[in-house]
Amino acid sequence: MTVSKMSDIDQPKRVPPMEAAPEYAALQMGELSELLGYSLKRAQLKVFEDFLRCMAPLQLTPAQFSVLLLLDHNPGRNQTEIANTLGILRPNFVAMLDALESRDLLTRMRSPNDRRSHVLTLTDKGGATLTRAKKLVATKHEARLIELLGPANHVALLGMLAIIAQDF
Amino acid sequence: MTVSKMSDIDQPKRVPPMEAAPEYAALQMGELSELLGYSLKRAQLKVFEDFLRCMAPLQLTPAQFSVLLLLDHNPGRNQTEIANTLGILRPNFVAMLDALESRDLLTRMRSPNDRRSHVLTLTDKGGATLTRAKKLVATKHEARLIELLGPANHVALLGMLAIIAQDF
DNA sequence: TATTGTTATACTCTATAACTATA
DNA sequence: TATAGTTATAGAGTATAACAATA
Repeated sequence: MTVSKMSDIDQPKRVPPMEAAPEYAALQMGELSELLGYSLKRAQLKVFEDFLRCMAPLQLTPAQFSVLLLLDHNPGRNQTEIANTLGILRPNFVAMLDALESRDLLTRMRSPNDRRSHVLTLTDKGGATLTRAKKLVATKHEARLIELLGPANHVALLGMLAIIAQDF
Repeated sequence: MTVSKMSDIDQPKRVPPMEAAPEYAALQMGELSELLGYSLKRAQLKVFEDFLRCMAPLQLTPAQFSVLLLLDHNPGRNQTEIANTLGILRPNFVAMLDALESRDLLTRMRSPNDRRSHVLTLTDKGGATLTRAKKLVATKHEARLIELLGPANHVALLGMLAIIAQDF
């Protein structure tokens, strides 16, 4: 960031490129603008990007956050149940839990009822981290989204996305 | 699919699990239902899945379709311009173009003006494929989405996603 | 025999550095 | 020197098969 004193003479400043201006004319998007999948993908990338920025102090990805949240609301569940609910395949869930467990955010315990399965539980640190994470998401991340769209549109958007996710 | 004759006696049929029913009670989603990024991701996966199904006869992915569409609307552009517009990194664009070119859907030609750059052009086969693809998308894919949401909601959804993709 | 967690593996996407040929 | 296309490579994310322990 360049800082200049108020007394400096005016610079012959050209139009400042706001965000990495290309040297060529913008392309025609054609039917792409009306293609829901395209906008959906682009919007999702932006939202995840912002989520990661807001969550940087806690170093949690969207997927990791969703696991902690689900554990908090569903104590006593095993790996298969949590993974299935989040659309994560069991083999891929193993390394993810290894990472969270090594950070002391959750524990795996053999179930006394069925010694094949692991009961997943948030640790105290995991609970505290989740609390801080939810606060960051609400105040930094979602607040900005609601401001951008307006509260009514935000709710409508959530509703439509839920319909697509469930019924399409 | 099991076929039984009309004259067969009634089977003691249990409740048929509609879509891969889990053996355990559904989990509490907690704040996840209100998290835009989560619904966005889930909806995007569903929409891409359906896109691939509808496009199966033409064997085009969403990304490949977007390239063909952009070439059709922006003749004479080079790889960097197309890739940048679609958010594809130039190194990753190479293999993608190799695949489309080997299927004779587009051509790379050295530009006479600047012999470093390749002008990308749809072949006749590429144009015909794009036409068929657009028809499939409109009649099979988007038609179902519009039916699910209603035309007004569909337009509103597109608008909100565009706002997020651009301004968030 | 079936299921839970796990390992191994592979394939796609994405991201960065560096080369070449041109400018 | 800078840019366009390319190569090589590494890291996520995602997918399937198969094994050990347990039911």
